[in-house]
Amino acid sequence: MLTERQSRILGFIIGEYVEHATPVASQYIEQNYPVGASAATIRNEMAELEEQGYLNHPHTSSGRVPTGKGYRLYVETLMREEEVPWDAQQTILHQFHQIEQGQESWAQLAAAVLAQSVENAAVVTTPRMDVCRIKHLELVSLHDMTFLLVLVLDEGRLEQQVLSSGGLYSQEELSATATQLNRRYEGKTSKELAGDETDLSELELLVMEAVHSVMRSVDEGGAEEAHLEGLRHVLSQPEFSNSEAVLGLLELLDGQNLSRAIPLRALAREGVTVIIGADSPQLTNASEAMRACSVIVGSYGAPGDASGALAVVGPMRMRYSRTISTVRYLADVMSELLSEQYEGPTG
Amino acid sequence: MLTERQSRILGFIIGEYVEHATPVASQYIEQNYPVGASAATIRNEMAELEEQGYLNHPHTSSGRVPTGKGYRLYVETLMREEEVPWDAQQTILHQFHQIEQGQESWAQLAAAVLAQSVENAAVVTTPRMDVCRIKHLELVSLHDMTFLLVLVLDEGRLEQQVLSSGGLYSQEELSATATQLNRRYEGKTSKELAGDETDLSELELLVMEAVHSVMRSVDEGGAEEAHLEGLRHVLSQPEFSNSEAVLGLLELLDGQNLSRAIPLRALAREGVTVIIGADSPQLTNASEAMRACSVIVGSYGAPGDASGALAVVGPMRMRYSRTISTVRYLADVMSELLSEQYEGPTG
DNA sequence: GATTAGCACTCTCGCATTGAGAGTGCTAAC
DNA sequence: GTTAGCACTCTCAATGCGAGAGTGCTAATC
Repeated sequence: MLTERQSRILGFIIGEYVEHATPVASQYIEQNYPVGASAATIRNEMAELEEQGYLNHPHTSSGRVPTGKGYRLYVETLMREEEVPWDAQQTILHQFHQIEQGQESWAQLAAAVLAQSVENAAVVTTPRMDVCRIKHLELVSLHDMTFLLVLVLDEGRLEQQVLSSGGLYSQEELSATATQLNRRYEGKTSKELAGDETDLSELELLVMEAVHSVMRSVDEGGAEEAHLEGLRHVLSQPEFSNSEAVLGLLELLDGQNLSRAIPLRALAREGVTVIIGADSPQLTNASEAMRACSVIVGSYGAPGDASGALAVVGPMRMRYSRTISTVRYLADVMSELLSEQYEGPTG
Repeated sequence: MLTERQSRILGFIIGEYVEHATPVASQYIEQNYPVGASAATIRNEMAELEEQGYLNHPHTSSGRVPTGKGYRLYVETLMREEEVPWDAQQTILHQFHQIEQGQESWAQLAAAVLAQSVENAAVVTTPRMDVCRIKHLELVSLHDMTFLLVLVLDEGRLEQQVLSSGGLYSQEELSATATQLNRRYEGKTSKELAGDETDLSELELLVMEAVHSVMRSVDEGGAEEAHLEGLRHVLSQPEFSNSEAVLGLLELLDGQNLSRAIPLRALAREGVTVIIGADSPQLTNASEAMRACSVIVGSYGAPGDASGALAVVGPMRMRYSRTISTVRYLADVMSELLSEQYEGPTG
């Protein structure tokens, strides 16, 4: 257990280290923080904190650096969560209301806003239902024997697929078919579809097979898109000053690997979760490159209803207070926007 | 002007340097390439090549390194374009036919394939008409006073926008409205729309205003999406071994800046264009970080019809022959796929 | 006159050394 | 329990050195 003074010193050291990224010396603390004790005493306390695993020594004669355990204690008990400053709130709201068309770029935008706001990398997934339902489908003739299937799912998500038919159909025929299928299948889930595909024309069968396969892949999360922004913030931190580390992280987060490296959906739960270092069992495959990083995960939307996840990825040495509150704030903003859009402004 | 032997030596040096990224010595050339002259003679020729600006000296006593001018000569006259190896072709085709649904992820996939194939970064833009036309529109009720406008444009591109209406409309009313609007506006361009918006109901007006604004922004290229993949290949090259260079390039290409840094549409023309170093006037704003890079730009689709651009970004020290032929090959594959999908398999 | 062998010269790179500075750990006094 | 004082450790930057690589030049050769 830590004494009051030890806790305060740990807090000071973390604050100092987060800001300057350089090991913190006893003398420096004495001169810049109101500890009420001499450097020697602070040194003793530091030794004790190190004994208990909250601090570390790069080498014999250098200042102290917080460990993962140190950060965790800080986040869980020492830190007090600060409000998101009013002007930061305004900036976020402003940027958000710039674009409010469909969610094509919504998640992307959210990621960019978040990244800029906390000056770290941010990931935002598109909102998704646990099990999606057909809201509407439409068939649009493209040319000769090909046409486009447009599928609107219940959270307003769009899916499309180009189909080649065996025969030639006019737009009128396609529209009529679409109307019929809509009447029959609206509101159905992928599972409910499975048992209800008798008595269909050749065209209808072709369409419904495609619908089925699209919905399955959406259900499986294959269609979940995670947008990453602001990697540069993380990579310009001093912990990535050697380019090996840069490549490690880049390899991990760039491109397709993202969702494998950070299983956002699995991590997102009510409230905000903080993962410090690669300590969490969920991040085992992340390993190496993530060892010096922390992830702050939040979720938006309503559970059961459409929901998505948002996260900040940054070095372990991170302004947790600010970051956590920003994630929480943004999650609220996004939840609200989502419910406004899809449940009516009055709802 | 260069003699035959000088040209060959330049070619050897470039080949060597491209592969090993280390300055090339006269003795090495003598022992590994059929020049038919001694190291001393090769040294003399190298001095001459340097005089003329094709080679460079990192310092007095080190081998030679090609300059931008050297690479340009190589690409324009010395190099012979190699065929894309059969198995590489197969790999590309295979990967491409894995997914062939709409182009949501198409450009992304193409970028990934290209990046992997040439082991460099790749950018692919979504196909786009010079001036887009309405193919079809659809209205889907979401909740109470909001509904979704789904707009299918002529190259099969989908756009969506959430609208809030003044009043309450049923799905039937919305569908009827959509049918009417389709009849009236199908095939129209943004401009043609402008003069033809009289005599509309409140709902219709709301919809057509949204349609108009979406189409304008698509026309302006604001909606053009450029997908970047494989940055890691470039960044792991030795020219980016110091992390400053990494950050420079990352800042430039990551996120929103991409299309500003490389104005793909402006660069793409018939055939394949090679930009070596930041020598091209079009890349002036790219500057610094791109100075050590080359860009190979191609275009796919048909001019006048839907078309897009694809590009490879890599260090100046690049396997030009292979890269150029791969870009050309992929452009052909994509053009074909595009025409198959949207002009009918028989066309 | 072009080519080549030979050699001095230059510059890099890796390695060990050195000295200053920072910060701790320990001991003894308060 | 706290603190002053001091020796000790380790880093970091600068310096010097030797080996090695590769050139540039000169003089001999074909």
